[in-house]
Amino acid sequence: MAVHGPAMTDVARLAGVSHQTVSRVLNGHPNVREQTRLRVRAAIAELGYRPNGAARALVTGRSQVIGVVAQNTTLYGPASLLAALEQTAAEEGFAVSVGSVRNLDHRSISAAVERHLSHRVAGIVVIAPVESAGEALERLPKDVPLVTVDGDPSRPVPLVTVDQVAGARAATQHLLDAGHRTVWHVSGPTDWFDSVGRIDGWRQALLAAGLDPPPPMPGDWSAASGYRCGQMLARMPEVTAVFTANDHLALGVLRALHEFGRRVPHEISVVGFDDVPEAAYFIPPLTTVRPDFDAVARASLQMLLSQIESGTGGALRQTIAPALVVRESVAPPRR
Amino acid sequence: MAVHGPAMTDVARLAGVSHQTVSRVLNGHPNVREQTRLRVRAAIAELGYRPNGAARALVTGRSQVIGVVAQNTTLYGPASLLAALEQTAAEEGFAVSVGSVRNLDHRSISAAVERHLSHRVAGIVVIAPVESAGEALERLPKDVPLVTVDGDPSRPVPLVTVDQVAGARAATQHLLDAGHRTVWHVSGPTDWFDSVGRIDGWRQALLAAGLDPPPPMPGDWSAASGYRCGQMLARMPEVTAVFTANDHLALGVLRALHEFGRRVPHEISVVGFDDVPEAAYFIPPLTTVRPDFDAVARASLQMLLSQIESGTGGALRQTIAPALVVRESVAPPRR
DNA sequence: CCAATTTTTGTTAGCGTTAACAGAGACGCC
DNA sequence: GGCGTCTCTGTTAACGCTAACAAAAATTGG
Repeated sequence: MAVHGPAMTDVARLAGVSHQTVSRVLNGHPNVREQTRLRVRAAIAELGYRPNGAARALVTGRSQVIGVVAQNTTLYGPASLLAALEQTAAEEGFAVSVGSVRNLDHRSISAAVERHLSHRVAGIVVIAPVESAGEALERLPKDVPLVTVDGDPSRPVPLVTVDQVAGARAATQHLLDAGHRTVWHVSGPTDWFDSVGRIDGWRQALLAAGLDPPPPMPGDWSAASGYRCGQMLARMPEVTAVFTANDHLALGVLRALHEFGRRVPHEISVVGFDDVPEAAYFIPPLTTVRPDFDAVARASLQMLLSQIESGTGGALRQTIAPALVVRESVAPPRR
Repeated sequence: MAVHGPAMTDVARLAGVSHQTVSRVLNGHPNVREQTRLRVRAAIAELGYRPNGAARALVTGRSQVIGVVAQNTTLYGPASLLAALEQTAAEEGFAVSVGSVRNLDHRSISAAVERHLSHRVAGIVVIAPVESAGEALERLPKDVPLVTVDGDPSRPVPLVTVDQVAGARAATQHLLDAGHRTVWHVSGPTDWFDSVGRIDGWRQALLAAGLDPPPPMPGDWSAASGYRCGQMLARMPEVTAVFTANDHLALGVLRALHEFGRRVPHEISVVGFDDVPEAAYFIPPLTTVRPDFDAVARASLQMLLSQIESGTGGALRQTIAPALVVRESVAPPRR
């Protein structure tokens, strides 16, 4: 096996030029006669020649590959982000290499980054939603283009984030506007920046309305933990409105409320976050907040590409505003 | 920027050996004196040396990268598979490069494969659940290790599949065992092998029980299409049991039945397929079929690796049996 | 203890590409 | 018409690694 395909010299011989001219044609160098260019193109097509990325990477020092480090690509958010990233990268002629990681601790992150580095990726996107990830990033070689997504806002690293605070504020305000006296919150794990931001936004909206935020109930993004929180919420007669940190938590809450015979939205209103494709088919259809993953992917890739091209490692940051999606899980409180 | 890291010769100089000895240590060659090995290791550590994958790929003709071609990595199945694949590959020292594809037609698939090929990946895993993908695969260079997942069983290509037929049969039989006189089916898109297999299994179970299968209702995997089918089902008084081709379809059906006031499982029983993490928190908790994505990933990677190592392109195939997960969405029919 | 082996190390030559420079025509200008 | 200036093309030398061979050192057997 391994009948290696034709190389540049083979194309050159067939076209009657030097391999360097072939290289020029391939890289769109301006100073090539039109006629020559066509001959070379024809030879490339005839031989089915495909440039060798490894050789190119060796000589230029970087490949056309972007490394992505993410924790759990099964979760809806990361999966969507990854898909969008891949799509965008493909359009720019880049491949995406995933390095998923079980835990977001120093060691795991560093290992994943190392793996990417040894393949000489052109740049790295780290989906780093927790504290410990930021620390691992600080020790990274400074000369590799890097963008973090949903990372630590307080670190001087190029960063793209969904505006969690604004999203949570909108969700909470929506419940307040419906007439609720206060809003309870089922949060994500508190070491995630996403969670912190969403808690913040929720609290801000409450405070702005002159309300005293009740204690947030911590979940772990899963429907299971949402269910547990929902069981508690269902037993508290004063609860009329709940904002959950994501849609899966909301699903669990919905199910618990249903079991306790508390009707949504008539007795209790619920708002989620993420707008998973199924949210419109929950019982009842879930009002939620939709982050624009495509926009996040586009922004981060653009940021990365500009670093790769310019060579400068700017510490830009960009925030993507999410949108409230109103469905049927919110109603005015009964009086 | 681009302060290139140390190369093998730098390590060699520091350790007082030739670069080739460093190479031997790195590749675990047996004939190196223990003392030398340690000196080299120390030098590697001191310099923070990292081997250059591109150079290695250039000289050996293949990289430590596996290319994965998949359609929609946002769907639960493909996403889980991809994550599992990545995990397994990492354990074997391979990176995974994703090439997702909007449509599974010849052109898109070929383009994705081409991209992988030009990066000289060591092998390719194609998650090819539809007909047209199989055709694109036939024209591939024969010398590149290849494994298809959930692809066309009738093609002579190494293949790993979930046993869709057995899973669907188990689901249908479970409903029959509960006492239902027949079972309706909301299917996936009929150009997916997964769908075909699940339809087959459902039909087999019915036929084996001496029953005449009603016409399957075609969906597209989404909750939205499940909802539409559910609306029809809800209007048909004779329907007491439904098997849906995946859990999201089931969610849509559940919601439609709920809207029409038809209670699950008291009036109608529902079984899904996939066991998404949320299925246990549907209303009611969904009985479903769980494919073992980890096992699929492990099997396909192992198959690929053995091709890479041996150089022979065997046309093996392996089938992973799924498991029925019983929850609360099934009950005997009312009489 | 010397020749024959085996183990360990070094030397050289690519892999396929791009970068840097050099050469060959074509063209315009004084 | 000669000379500088373009435009186009070719030559050579890396990039960092492994494979193949060659040499040196250590080990064995009689």
